Amino acid sequence: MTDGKVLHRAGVLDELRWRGFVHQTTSEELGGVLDAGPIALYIGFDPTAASLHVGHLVQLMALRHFQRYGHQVIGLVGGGTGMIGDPSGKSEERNLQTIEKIADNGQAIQRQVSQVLDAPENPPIYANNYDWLGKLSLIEFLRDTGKHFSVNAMIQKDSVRNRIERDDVGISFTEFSYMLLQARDYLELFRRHGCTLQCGGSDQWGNIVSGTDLIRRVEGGRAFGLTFNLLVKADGQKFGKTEKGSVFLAAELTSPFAFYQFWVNAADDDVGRYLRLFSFRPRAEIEALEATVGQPERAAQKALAYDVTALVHGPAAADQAIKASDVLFSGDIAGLSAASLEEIFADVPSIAQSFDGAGVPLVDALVATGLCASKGEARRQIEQGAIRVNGEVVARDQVARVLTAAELIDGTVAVLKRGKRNTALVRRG
RNA sequence: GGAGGGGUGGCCGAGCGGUCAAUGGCAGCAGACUGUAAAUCUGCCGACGUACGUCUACGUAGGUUCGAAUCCUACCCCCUCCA
Repeated sequence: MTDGKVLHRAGVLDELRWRGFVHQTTSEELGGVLDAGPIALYIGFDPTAASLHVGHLVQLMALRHFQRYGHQVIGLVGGGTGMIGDPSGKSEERNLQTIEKIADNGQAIQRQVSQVLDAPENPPIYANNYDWLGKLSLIEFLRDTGKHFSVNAMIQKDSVRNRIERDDVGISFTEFSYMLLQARDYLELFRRHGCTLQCGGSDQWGNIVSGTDLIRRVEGGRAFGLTFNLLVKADGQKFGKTEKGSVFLAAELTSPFAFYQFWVNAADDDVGRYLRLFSFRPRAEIEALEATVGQPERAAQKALAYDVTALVHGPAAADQAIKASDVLFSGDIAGLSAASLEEIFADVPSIAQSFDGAGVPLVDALVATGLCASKGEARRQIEQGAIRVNGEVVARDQVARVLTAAELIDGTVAVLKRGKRNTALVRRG
């Protein structure tokens, strides 16, 4: 986003369409309404985990596009709804989390949302539905909100029906009620901020429509819904997972380096779609990058990784990740000072190790850094020629090799690698 | 409540007294090839010891036996059919 005032302009929905966001809308007229003038819109994030993950980025990116086009975006943290549990897209009932946990998660998620959405030229509004849901009385809720919903209609919704039709799982009254709370949120934001559009993942359709219905019944208002496509990788696997688990936006859970690597490793078949969804580059530029897919430089993957890392962790962290990746995959460690190694590998796991006497057996160091799960595995990896110390492959018969103080770069640090992609530092300490 | 079937390593799934740390498949890890990709090929894939080995493991607890994942007993859990 450029600085200065953002003027409202037409064409957000078209842009979202070609970028591949749009799944369905509640009305054909939405595009016209968006073009006619700025509106307020919202997306909610329930704090059921300690961090958002890359899947949520689709929602955040969409909000940023609305901002760019001059609309007022509202980021809602679901402090109240998070305590209930959304059955949408879930095949079974979930355990409730403690109130403290949800409050903590809410704070973390709020930070992440603002990291992406805070734009001085068109600042977002933030809200937490605990503020109104938390003090809602049951009687009031049943009279004012519940009365407008038909159970007959509710049990037709996919999220509920999927659970009712299976006799092995079922659904609690608590989760069954979830859609009413989300509808109540939409009504609340409609009243407070004139919010007339709610967006969400395609599994949110039922909840969103419940909200537009409620607004119409209670206030006679016209409100819209827009859902986004669920992201699936070209090979059919879930997006956003690696062997090591979900890719989170929180730097403590997924380091900026690992985050960058996740995007660099995007498959050729996916990278074009990802660029459209996760970068703000204009169409022509994205199409030019897509034309390079298949070439060894992987310019598209690198552009994607840089853009997303810079958005989530800031440009400095993104530059750092590039530097670390270059050093790591070129294997060119020789010649670097300990200080620059420390800086480049700031994100890489490291251990402090005392080097009195003869040094440490390499096998122990591999286990201590987490590079290998056990000494047995460490030995096997050495036997397979998978281990490098300071860029040099450890010979297969050197299972008993000892890491000595003399090998430390500048006398302070050594770089250990397992295979091409796993690195750790051992520092003297 | 009655009848039957089953619980094996991350998952699926063989084994049904010794040759079983347990066939095979998937997943995973590494190597080669490449582009930090895909496909393919090769090796590894319980822990500890460089190896011979030791320990821990086949739902849980006992028992029979020189010896059990395999046989017996009790218990727990799951599934199918009948009420």
